[in-house]
Amino acid sequence: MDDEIVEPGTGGRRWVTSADVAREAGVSRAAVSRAFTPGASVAPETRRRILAAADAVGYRPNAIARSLNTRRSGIIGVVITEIANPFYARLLEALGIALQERGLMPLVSVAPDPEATDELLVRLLSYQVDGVVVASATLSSGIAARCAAARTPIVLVDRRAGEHGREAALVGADNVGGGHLVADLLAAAGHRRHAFLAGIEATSTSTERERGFVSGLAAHGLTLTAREVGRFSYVGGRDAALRLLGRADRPDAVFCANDEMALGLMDAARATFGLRIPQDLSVVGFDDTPSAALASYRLTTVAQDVTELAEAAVTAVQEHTGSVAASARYRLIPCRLVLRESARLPPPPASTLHDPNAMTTAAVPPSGRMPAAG
Amino acid sequence: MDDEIVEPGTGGRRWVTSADVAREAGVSRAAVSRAFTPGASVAPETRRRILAAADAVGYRPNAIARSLNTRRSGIIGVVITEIANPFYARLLEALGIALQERGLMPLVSVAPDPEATDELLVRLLSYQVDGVVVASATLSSGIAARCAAARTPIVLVDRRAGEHGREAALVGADNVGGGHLVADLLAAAGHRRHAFLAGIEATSTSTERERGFVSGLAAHGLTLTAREVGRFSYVGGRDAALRLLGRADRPDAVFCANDEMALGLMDAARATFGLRIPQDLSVVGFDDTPSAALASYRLTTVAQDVTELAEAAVTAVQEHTGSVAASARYRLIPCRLVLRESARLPPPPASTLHDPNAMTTAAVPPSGRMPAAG
DNA sequence: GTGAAAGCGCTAACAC
DNA sequence: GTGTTAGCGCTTTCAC
Repeated sequence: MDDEIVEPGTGGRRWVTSADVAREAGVSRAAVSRAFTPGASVAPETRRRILAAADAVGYRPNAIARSLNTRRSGIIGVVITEIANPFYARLLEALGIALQERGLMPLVSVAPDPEATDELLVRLLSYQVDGVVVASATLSSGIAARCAAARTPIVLVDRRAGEHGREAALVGADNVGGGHLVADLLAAAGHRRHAFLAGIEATSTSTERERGFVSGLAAHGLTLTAREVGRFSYVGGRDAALRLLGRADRPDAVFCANDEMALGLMDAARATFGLRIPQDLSVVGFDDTPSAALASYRLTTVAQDVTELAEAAVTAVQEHTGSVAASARYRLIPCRLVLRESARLPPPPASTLHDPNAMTTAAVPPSGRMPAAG
Repeated sequence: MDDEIVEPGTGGRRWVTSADVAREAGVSRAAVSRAFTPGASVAPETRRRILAAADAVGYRPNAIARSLNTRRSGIIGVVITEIANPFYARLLEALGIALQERGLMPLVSVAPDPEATDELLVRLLSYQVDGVVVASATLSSGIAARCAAARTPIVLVDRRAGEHGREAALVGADNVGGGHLVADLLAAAGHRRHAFLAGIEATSTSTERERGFVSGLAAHGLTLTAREVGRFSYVGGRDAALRLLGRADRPDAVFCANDEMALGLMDAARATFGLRIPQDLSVVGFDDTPSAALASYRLTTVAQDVTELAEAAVTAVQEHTGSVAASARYRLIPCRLVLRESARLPPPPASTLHDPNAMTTAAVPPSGRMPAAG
């Protein structure tokens, strides 16, 4: 095993190449290539010798060069906004892990604003990504067509495709089912005046959660007493609380389209209206953000299984690699209820539904519906 | 402008190549290349014609092929753990934006555990990344040497280099200075019995914050009354509170190495000991996590400027690209105090230091020290 | 300012 | 099984 092969003295950034290994092991460069290709036909002995030589000279195959002629880069583009939002942070982490398990790497694009998505997507495509996962942004027509032309599969997570984005696969949490769950819980607990706090009107997450909630209430012969918009933010929730809880027919239960608004609403309910939660008011959120578990809030909420969401997304990209994928395929991940103390519980008819220490969860089957276009 | 050039009918994933554009524009492939290279010499008129042709056939340069002979991929590897931790989430977001602004893309590696870093780094290197930013993991000797051999600059964010990692550049928040700030605040507020709640002992973040705090107290003639370890977690903080606040000489001020522990401690202080904050106990955290701002906590804390941290990291990678970078360089980003209501304020000698609505901040100059090795 | 030719490091046919 | 020969799509001397 020689040692001083790596650097030729001068500062020229010279890489150890397969030719070096070939020379060292006394084989051809093709043999070296095969030794590093899982399913290739090499004599076990040769392979061993090659790997040893590679190790000696410090060789690692150049993934860039490799992908130039395999036409598979092993890179998956990930477009994401607001990583600071805990939900997207967890999603990104799960995506990263799911990809790595499959030998892929995420090339991530942080979208400063939703409109920038197209531009970012184009840049990703120039890196010959094997597929793209888009979280938190809608897809324009042009880019979808472009991906289709490049035979690059694209998966939207927790979004509906835009008008023209029929080419994309869709993976999302069952927001409708989640809203339904909440309706069942609140109705069973005997609440009469239900309110919904929407996030941003245009988003599918907010509208779907509302749809599930309203239809769930209807199933119990109930309707919505009030409705406000909180733009998915803490302050939005706090402000909405002022309007919502100041009404003559004050709601006794509020379902918020996400946790952040729910926290704002809880704070305002206590500070401004002196309400006790859940005695005077039940509050339910969506997402199961870390803050929701804090002792001062103990927010009952709907959790999305981020890991499963990520797995499904990655599986979808892989499945569509190479295949035609003419029609939009979609996959719904069920949500589950996380029971804490911010919402009253139904009277226990049979047994104890409620574990005060950890959290009790109930699964919900996917509602099975998911429109392909908004 | 012809139209149907893109797909040759069969499903063969054929890319639009520079040759197509060359043909379309009646020039050579070299000319096309130059038209897409910022500083190249092309006649303005030719370039215009080429760009138009490219647009017509839907051409974008293949970044992979390009980097094969420029030896610059435009990709920066980012190794990061626990994205779910809000601090790292914000850091990653800031890094992504900073990189994009400079025309670079982050290839991210999510480290399941700190030990996995080396393996991930090797994979990143095989993608010919132009540099690596490592957040939240220590660096082994082997990999540092490998990076050095490959002339790949590596920057550690908020970490100290391991024993052998002298090749890495270091960028970090001024944890020592941050601890110092807290000591000044608490001392000025008249507290007498100070406690420190450490995170994980082995981490530089925890030890540096402690060091700054202790030396800051010393400057006021004070010493630490008590000290506990909370492993950076909410439960850890809660448990530590039981030990810390049950003492005969109960501390009247606690500085926690991060916010999460501070929240746990606050909850336990109120629920278990019936303490009022800040009347009976002042609590200060570190990080300025979103939860810290919630009405129930209003945690006074030390904020790191994540954006600046990211900018510095990216700048460092770029600077070291191609240069020798034999000695470890480091850069400290100052922290600032975010005053809320969880800690008593010093009696206002001159004017109002405290804005109850938003938050008042005070800058601190970097302490100027940062050991290269732990 | 532009084109021709020679690679970047690797893998994929095809012979042997 | 293994070596030889062509490229992948691009940039880059080097002539002109």
